[in-house]
This record gives sequence, C-alpha cells and structure tokens, in this order.
Amino acid sequence: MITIRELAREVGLSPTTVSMVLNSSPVVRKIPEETKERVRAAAKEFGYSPNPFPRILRSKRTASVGILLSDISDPYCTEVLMGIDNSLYHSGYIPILLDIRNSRIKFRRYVQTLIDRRIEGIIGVANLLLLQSELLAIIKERKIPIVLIGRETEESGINSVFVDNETGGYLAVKHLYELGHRSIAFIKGPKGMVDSKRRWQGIVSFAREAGLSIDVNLTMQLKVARSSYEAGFETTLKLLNSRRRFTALLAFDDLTAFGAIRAFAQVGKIVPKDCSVIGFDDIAAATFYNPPITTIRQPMEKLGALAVETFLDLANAFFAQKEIKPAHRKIKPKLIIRASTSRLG
Amino acid sequence: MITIRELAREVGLSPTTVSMVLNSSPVVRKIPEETKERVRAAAKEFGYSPNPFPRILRSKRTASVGILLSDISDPYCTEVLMGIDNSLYHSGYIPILLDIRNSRIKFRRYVQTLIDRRIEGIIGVANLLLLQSELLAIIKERKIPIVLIGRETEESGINSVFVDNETGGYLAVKHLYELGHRSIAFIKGPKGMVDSKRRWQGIVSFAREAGLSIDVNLTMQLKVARSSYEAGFETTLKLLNSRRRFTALLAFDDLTAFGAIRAFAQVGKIVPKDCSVIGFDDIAAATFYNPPITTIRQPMEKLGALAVETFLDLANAFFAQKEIKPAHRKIKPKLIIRASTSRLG
DNA sequence: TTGTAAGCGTTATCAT
DNA sequence: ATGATAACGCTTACAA
Repeated sequence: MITIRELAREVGLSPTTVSMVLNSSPVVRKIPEETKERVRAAAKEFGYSPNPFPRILRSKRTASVGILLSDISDPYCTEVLMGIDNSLYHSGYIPILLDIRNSRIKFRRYVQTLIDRRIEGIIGVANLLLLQSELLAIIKERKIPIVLIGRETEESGINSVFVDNETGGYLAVKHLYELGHRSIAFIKGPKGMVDSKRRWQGIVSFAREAGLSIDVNLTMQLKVARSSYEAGFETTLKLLNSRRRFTALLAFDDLTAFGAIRAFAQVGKIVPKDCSVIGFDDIAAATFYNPPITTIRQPMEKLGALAVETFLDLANAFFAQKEIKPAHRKIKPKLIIRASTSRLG
Repeated sequence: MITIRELAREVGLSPTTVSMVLNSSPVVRKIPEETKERVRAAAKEFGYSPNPFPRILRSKRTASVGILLSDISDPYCTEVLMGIDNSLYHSGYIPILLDIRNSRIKFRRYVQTLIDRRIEGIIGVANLLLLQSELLAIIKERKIPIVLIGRETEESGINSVFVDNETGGYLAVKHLYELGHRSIAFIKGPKGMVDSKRRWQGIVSFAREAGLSIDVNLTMQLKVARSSYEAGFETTLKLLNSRRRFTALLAFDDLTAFGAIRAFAQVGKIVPKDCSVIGFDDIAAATFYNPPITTIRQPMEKLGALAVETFLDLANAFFAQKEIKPAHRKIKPKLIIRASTSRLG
C-alpha cells in the first residue's frame, strides 16, 4: 500500500504537489495539464489510495456515522436500513452499524464506542431505550448530531423522521368501513407508546366523522413483554372467546396481524371470508403471508433516506459552526390492499 | 473533547506517563499507585476518550472489519448479522456494513471503500457476485483476509463457513419419509448453485438408502430471475397442473415453501392436510407463517460468530506476519418440526 | 519514576 | 509552477 511520499518520488515531484493534484485544490489550476496527467497516471498505476486517517487527524472529520438499531432482526429496521445505506452510498460517509438488541448495557457501550470512534453523528432506529433521558444526555452533552427514525419526539436537540401515525390509523379504519364493516375489533399497541396513541387518535377521528361506533369490549391492548406476533395471537384468541361478534380486525402492526390470522386459522376461521384483518408497516413478509395482508405502508426506505439527509445537513452545519434548528419530518403513510380484507357479506 | 496533552497538564504529568498508565503498559508497574489513581481519576473526570486515529496511524491496525452483504432485506443475512454483531461486540472491532444489493457496480465501489478505509478484513455474506474471480482478485492481490459465509468454496486463500447442505437435504427427505410420504415433489434451487447441488446429493443419498424412488416429473428447478417466494408459488402451480399426485413437497428454502403454501391455498388445498411442505433455513418468518413451517435450520447466528472468530485469527496472524491456512468450517443443520408437515393419511 | 522527541501519512500555509 | 515545513494526537524508544 503505497504512500503519497513514495508516489511523489516515483513521479519526481513533492508530496505537496501530488496531494494538490489529486485533491484538485484551487492552486491546481496553475499546474500544467501534463504534470497533472503524469501524477494521475502514476496514482492509478500504483493503485494509490490515500490513507484517510492522517486526513481525519487534520480535518477532524471522520466521514463516519453511527447507526444504532433497536433490533436488526426486526424487518422494520432492515428496510429502514436499506434507505440509509442507499443514501449514504453517494455521500462518502461510512456507516458503523451497531445492534442494541434492546439492551441498555449494549446501548451504553455502543454509544461509547461511537464516541470513541469520533463519528460525526448518530442515526437511531426507534427504540424505547433511546428515549431514556439519561442516555440522551450522553449524546447531548457531547453535542453530537442525532436523528431518530420512527419515533415522534419533540425533545430539544433531537431530530426526528417519522410516519404520520394519525393518518395511518385513519386510513386503516376508513378502508374497513368502506368495505361495509361496522363491527370492528382493535388491537392497540403497548401502553405508553406514542405511535399507538397517535394511530388511535386517527381511528377515533374517522369514527366520529363516519358515525362509526367503537365497542370498548372489542378494543384490546398489546402486552409489551412478548413479541407482537405472539401477543397478536393470544389477544385474538381472547377476542374470539369473548363471543362478541366482529367482522374485521385492525391490528397494531403486521406481526400482530400475522398472529391474529394464525389464531383465526386455529379455530377454523378463514381470513378474509370470516373476518378481515388489516396490519400496519408493510414489512416485506406482508406480501407473502398466507394470505398476503392488507396494511398501512410506512415508507421505510424513505424514512432512512430522509434521516441521512437530515444528518448530512446537521454534520455540515456543525463543521461550518452554524446553528441549525432541529427538524421533525412527518411522512404520509399509504393504504396497501391485499388479500386479508374483503367486502362484508 | 480533551487530548492526552491537556489531560497531562491537568494532572501535572507528561503525556507519556498518562499514556502508559491508561494503556497499562509493562513499565507501568514502576509507577506508584497514587500517581496512577490520579491519572485515572482525571481521565474519568474529563471524560477523556483517546483519539483512535493517531493510534491507527502508528500501529496500522484500524480495528475495523468490512461486512459485505448480498441483500440486507434477506432474513438470512439479517440473522447471520446478529451473530456477527454479537461476536464483534467483545472484540473491539467495529463493523462497516455495506449492502451490495446484488449489484456488481456497488460491489466494486464498496470493496474500494473498504480498502480505502484500511479495514483489516472482509466478511462476506454469500452472494454469487462475490465469487466472480475478477473481483476476488482485487481482494487477494491486496492480501486482505476474507471470510465467506454460506457459500462452500475451495478458492485458495478464501476462508469459508457454511452449513452442511448435504446433511440438510438428507434430513429433510428423511423426515417426510418417516411421516409415511412416498410421493414427494422437489423444488431444487437455481441451476449452478452449489448449495442446491449439495442438498440434492443428500436427498438422493437418503432415497437410495431407504429405497425411495424419485419421480423426475415431480422434480422442478427454481428460475433465478425472480424472488424465491414468487418462483415457489409459480412452480407449485405448475406442479399442481401436471396432475401428477404427490403428498409432500420439499422446497429449496423457506421463501419457496411460503410460495408453495400460497399456491396450495389458492387451489383450495390445505397444508399439511392435503400436502406436507418442508423448507430450508428457518428464517424468523418460518415461525409465524400460516401455518408455521417445518424446516431445516441453518444456525445462522453461529455462522456469523464463526466467521468473526475466523476473521480475528486471520487478522492476528496477519499482523504477527504468520501464514495461516485457509479454514473451511462446515456446520450441521437441524430439523425443526412445526405445522406444515404431518403424517400421511 | 518521569520526560523528550520522533514518527505514523496527510494537507495547509507559506516560501521560492 | 513546485517545494519545505508544520501540525493533527497518539505511542514508544530512549534519555534523564
């Protein structure tokens, strides 16, 4: 791995000149094309790749960003990641990806790792832990730019990019309503989760508009402890046991919907013939579930892309010593109709 | 962000002493406990975190490893990643994760990115592209340690960690056979794929032992172009249209199995009552599919962990200037019985 | 027991 | 139009 000094010797010039040519610095206009060509050719010939670390040392810019995931096995994270990777591709930044696995210990350790590595910012994919103010403190005290994906937050200094959950909830009930459903069961997200609250607001808002009445006995809440697949399964069984009739079920997310469909299958009911089911997120598996489910799509790739964009703005502002207001970007979700919902009757 | 010099001034010592204390170098034993304590306390008080880049500059060790993924939205990759992240957690190495998305252009660019960043090695998650010898050449020429996960390869200099596909195929048919199935349909992987060939060898080997006859008319092959979910769906419909009877289906992987189950559902057949279906991989979705599928589990986390272990050995050998033989580790798969297979009759 | 100084590979500034 | 030099922040011989 050749250094710039060696390369300079090869072409009979000083490291300075070579550096200037290769970085097309302003002064370079005064250098004759012939010389420049010679340098570039040699660089290519010897496969010269400048060592980034001295540059980092001087400039203080590491061109790296920490990506903190709550759980990489969660399809939601994965798809957001695609958006992140894709946008980063063009930026010259490298991602340092760390998976918290919902462990506070790992969170702490990984935040430290990132700080040690002098990342220019952190992009976090929604996680309850990330909101622990004690932990945010670490970040804020160091003034590191941070962008949170998927969790609505007005925390000062924390940027966020998230889906319009209220509209999402609204669209979901509306769809069921338009298919003729009037007895609708709801499985809300875990208590205290902002997303869930917002979605519920959307649902209530549509119900009011349409004159749809919401039966509290058909309104359940997910337990936090278990995976939403399992929780969806059990909650649905409970719903079925209650003997209260309903023709449609609005689930908190896709995994919950999967669990619900399994529960129906278990008691011999078929979705959507016996009951329509709608999810939320539109993870990849939603397409190939049996049946493929109707859901509210969060544009996850876009969330990732916007987060990167926000981060880049922040990082540049930071080095330009400019203050920049925290951004809170809200994106519209979209109804995706598949085979788990059908017209009543 | 305080430097070691500033910290040294704070405690009234030289940077050297501080450095030695903080790195507990051998000489440090001669330094009185009192001094050491003072240094450590100050480091903590000022939140001193040594800038890693000068160290990298001197030592040539970047403590970073490139992770090249074929497609991060593939659940297989994701689970391998968990194993990688977990093992790396204790090693002090940071992962630079790049998603090729099966694009040769991205591959080239990302390999260059990694080389530019002076990663100490590359862990690749199986991808046909990775095997393109032209591209491997780039890597080999630079003598960068590389470990390939999930693809059997004897390429000189390339280390690999993969599942014993032959045993996997063997176990899968064996399971169906023991449930009483004799008319079994097979959907093999795309032509030219090593994994597929090996699995098939395992299948044939069991068939011979058990005296099971394999009907070539029930033996299909996946087309490469599409996702294995879609391909599984269409291939199964073709199988059903052929009117040839079969009571069980062995699919190339879980996604293929999902597609198959959808195809059965479409023609009104129920799995496993009308036909048993077995997959391969045991991705997370296998657990919550409708029905949850029986499959051959690849220990993906373990594959990731072993790859990291292999990489660490290589990296250490590399810096110790030792030659080390390429490792090819083969891991046993395991049958996981769920609800998509049942006794015949 | 502690300190001085050189060097890792760049790049920016200033000189020629 | 090109080059010498210093500096980024750390570690490590070597010196005191």
